[in-house]
Amino acid sequence: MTVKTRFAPSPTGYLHIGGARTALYSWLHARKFGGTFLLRIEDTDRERSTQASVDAILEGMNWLGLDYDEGPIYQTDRFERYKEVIQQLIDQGDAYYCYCTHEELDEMREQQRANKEKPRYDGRCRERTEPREGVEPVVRFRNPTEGEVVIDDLIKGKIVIANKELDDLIIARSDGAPTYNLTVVVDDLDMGMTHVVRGDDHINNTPRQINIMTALGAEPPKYAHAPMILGDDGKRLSKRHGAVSVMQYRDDGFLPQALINYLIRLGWSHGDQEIFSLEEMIEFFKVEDVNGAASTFNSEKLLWLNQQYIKEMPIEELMEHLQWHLDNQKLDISNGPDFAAVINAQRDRAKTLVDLVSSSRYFYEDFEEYAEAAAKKQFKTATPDIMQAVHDELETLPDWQPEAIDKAIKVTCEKLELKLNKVGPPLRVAVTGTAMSPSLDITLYLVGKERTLERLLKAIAFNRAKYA
RNA sequence: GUCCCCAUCGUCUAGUGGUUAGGACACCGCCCUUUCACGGCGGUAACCGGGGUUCGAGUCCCCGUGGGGACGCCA
Repeated sequence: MTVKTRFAPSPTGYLHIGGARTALYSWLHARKFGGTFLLRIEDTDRERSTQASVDAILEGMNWLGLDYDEGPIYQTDRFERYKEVIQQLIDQGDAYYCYCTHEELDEMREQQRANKEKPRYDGRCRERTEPREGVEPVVRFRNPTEGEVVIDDLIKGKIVIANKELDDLIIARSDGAPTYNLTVVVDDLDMGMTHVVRGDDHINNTPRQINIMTALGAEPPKYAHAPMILGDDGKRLSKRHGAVSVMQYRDDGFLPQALINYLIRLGWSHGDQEIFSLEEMIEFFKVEDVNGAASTFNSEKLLWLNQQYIKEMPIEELMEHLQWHLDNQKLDISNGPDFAAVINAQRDRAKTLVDLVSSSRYFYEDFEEYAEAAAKKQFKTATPDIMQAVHDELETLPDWQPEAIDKAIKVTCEKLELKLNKVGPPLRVAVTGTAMSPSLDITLYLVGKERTLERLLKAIAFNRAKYA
């Protein structure tokens, strides 16, 4: 049987890190076996579902490169089918109308809590034959009261839940709209899912869903419940922990490959390997190897991975990702050195794409001020004379090439009888405005002769004024 | 509260009865170095507790403890 998996988010927000990871696992499982990956939008809660959320989720999937073969399928387009199944369950006696009011249910739960019991529907409408006037009924599934449900979870192993722990869940609201546990069952069956990979917050729903499938005479798919991702306070990852939207990571300068790589290694491993190409992920990933324990999100490691990818990625590909940040930071690279050359010089020292762009600004634009700490540390009384000497030496260069620039700087040092560390650092601040840059010869070469000389004169004037 | 899941360095993990308990991030040294990085070398650091089973337990079982999840006319 061909493998078929799905990702089934409810469009009530953006695609978050946890969802992205289960989507990745599900996608990987399908890709590994040459199967089908389907995207289903679980929008039966019309109150909370929005088109904006659907768009955000699609954007996130697209950015991560998680492509789907079928869908997006919207559950709201399938209400007729759900109604058919609900009717079938009623007809065969596996579901019934319940006329309990919210007040009655609240009271019942309160009572149960007071008795230190698990709040659950007590089945009081199970044998009711007459409607209750003025109450639009819901439909409940008649869950078995005895026996147990066994899940052979691919990640968690064998899970056994007694039917007496379960109650008769609502499968249709009083307005006739189907609920989650019914729609999931119908869709997973109709769409031929072979494997359901989802968050382990759904473990408790699984026995209910299996019971409905059994009532429908169907064979349940295989389940793989992936653990949650926790924030650094040990609590489930949420907005409190900073960036949780996948797109926020794009905005913050992360490469999708780095995020994917981080996500796959969070809760899964292949020996000591840390960095995986997509091909390797598909080859090595086994859903059975996913760790059953929840793991804590660690942004330091993500940053490290991002740096590795920035460093190693083919330059053309890196440039494509950089374009968005160029636009976002409004850096115009038309008036200056070849951007690829700048990036090649800079990429070893950047942890994010945002850094990479912002730290490359001085190659294209003149700066108004020197970085305060750098100027304070490097600009001394002798600076104007030193800068003047460097300027004069550089000015004579017929050939503005790194080797020649390097030589000119060293010649200046000899003339002034100064060590390189007395000349280099202030020179860097004068030309870049900051204390960090690639090596000076490359930096000056890329900044260009005209700009370099101008900036040196500017630094001389600045320091003369300062020490006058 | 009830049910379910989980438990190796601070974090992500390797480990499938016999290991000096390995790797990665972070951290700390040293080296490289005109800056910041990259890189290289080295270091600190872990089997939640208690009972079993066994010649032998991080590994198997039980009980605690701790953490997470679920308990909706949400998904």
